[in-house]
Amino acid sequence: MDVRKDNPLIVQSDRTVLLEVDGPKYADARDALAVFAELVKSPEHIHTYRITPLSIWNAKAAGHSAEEMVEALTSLAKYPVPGNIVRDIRDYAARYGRVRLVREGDRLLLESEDAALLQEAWSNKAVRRYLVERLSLQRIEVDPAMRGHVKQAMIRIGYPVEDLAGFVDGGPLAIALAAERFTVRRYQEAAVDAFWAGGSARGGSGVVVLPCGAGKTIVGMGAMARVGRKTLVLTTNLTAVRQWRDELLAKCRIEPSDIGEYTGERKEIRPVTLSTYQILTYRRSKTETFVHFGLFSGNDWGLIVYDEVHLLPAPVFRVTAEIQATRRLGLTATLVREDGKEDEVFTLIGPKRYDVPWKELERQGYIAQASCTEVRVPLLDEHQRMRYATADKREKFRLASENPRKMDTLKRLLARHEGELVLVIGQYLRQLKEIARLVHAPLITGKTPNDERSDLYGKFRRGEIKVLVVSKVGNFAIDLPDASVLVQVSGTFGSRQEEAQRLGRILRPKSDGGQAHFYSLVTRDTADQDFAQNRQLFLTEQGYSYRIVDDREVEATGGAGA
DNA sequence: CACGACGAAA
DNA sequence: AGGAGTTCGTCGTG
Repeated sequence: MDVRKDNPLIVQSDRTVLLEVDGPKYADARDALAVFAELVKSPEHIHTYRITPLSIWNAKAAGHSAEEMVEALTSLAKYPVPGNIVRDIRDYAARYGRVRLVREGDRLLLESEDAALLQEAWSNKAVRRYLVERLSLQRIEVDPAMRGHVKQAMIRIGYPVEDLAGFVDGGPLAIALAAERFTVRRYQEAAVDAFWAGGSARGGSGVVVLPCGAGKTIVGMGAMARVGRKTLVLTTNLTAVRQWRDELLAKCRIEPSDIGEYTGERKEIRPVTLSTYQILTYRRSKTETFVHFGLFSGNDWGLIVYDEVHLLPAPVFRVTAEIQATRRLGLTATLVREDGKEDEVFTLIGPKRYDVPWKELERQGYIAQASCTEVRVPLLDEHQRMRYATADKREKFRLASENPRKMDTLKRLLARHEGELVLVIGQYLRQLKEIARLVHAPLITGKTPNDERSDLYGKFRRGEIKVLVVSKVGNFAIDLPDASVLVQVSGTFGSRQEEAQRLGRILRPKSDGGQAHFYSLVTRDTADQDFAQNRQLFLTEQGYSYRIVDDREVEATGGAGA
């Protein structure tokens, strides 16, 4: 057997790929895999990836060929790549584009050169509901109102439809990027190009993936300027609505009166309307319909921007299925959803059109270098261990998360980074209150009134406060100031997004070019440790490696330990 | 009418 | 699996 010992990959016939971490070709292999595989496990020495149909389709849609993927595997594999893997990659990659949705006059057609495949669609009950007439071996007429539904049904039987049916124009919008006021970065420009590429039929729907702080808003505004049509921007919260407004006014030439806000407070509809997912999913009671869905369909939008598309709630998917003739741009830092609805994003918003790895932006100096350290802390004492042993699963997680011994480690970390701006972030209020009391730092939770929050943010920004303790508000508060050190004392289940979001807090380039430090405090040999592993997956995929240290190694002064 | 407090929802 | 946070609309108060 042909064996190339110094290669880092082992490709297995069950579509998993093992990657050896301790070798010179690790980084190359990791970056190559990031294109079309998903990291599922990342212990110290060998990482496990999985090749999925969706990961291949997203790669294909973003412009990577099957041969490129196969070549990456064969050139980096230790042993010969199993034949079925090569076949699977070619087969799956070829599937995307084999069935297309096209428009002919006012009719919508599903077409393919593969008559057998169309036959399969025709005879499948779930797909057939949306089909009108079998026109020929290669063409089936589709109910135009069911454009989204037919795509959802098709991807469920394993065939992603390439949607070339085009878009409605939408009402006019006068907007241009004010290039004299700021510089559009190259990757931002490239992201807009990728969204728009392929002409009026293909260009105009899809997802752009960029790290936190990489300026996704600018990509959105670039797309709005390119399309030049009435735009609905959907965001996760009111602060984001305000931020979009501020950014639009600062970086675009646009009439301020052309920007409207459709929220709980105001119900304006203007050529650019900023709104939240919340208001769209609002209904008075469980049985009632969604009161504000009219915002979607009742206006001639030429573009809908989905900010943080990985958080898009299920009802918004449903209504999005109804407006497939409207151009759609999804913006996100990560395509992973903890609910596994990635294929809905692919189908209803669009495939991934563009992404930049975090490490690439680091190399270009747009984000700071960061060291990630997982500090393993033992349970306090015999009494604690007994309680842990007898607790049920969810109590176990809480006990481990709130391990009082973390306090001690935290104090040493704070001493170590004295003078730097430190955020302490966690999930349990009881734990955070205790921390705030012991280290004499202010605490911000959901209950903290807005003016008090901005007051504390201001003091922190000016350096009058060095340490700020924040609850989950820190996950989404986009106005939370940057810091150079973040200590995570507890986190949600195994949320990869949350970990990424939190690291993003310290990635703004430092004025002295210095490093950022991310610490995650984890109770050894407990549920806490297992969840921590899952949380780290996304960032490991992006090229971050976690140093694992024992809490006794953390010293209060610089040097050894971290 | 502006506001704050409150409960429901996802 | 559950805790915490957010948003919305309503209702009461000044």
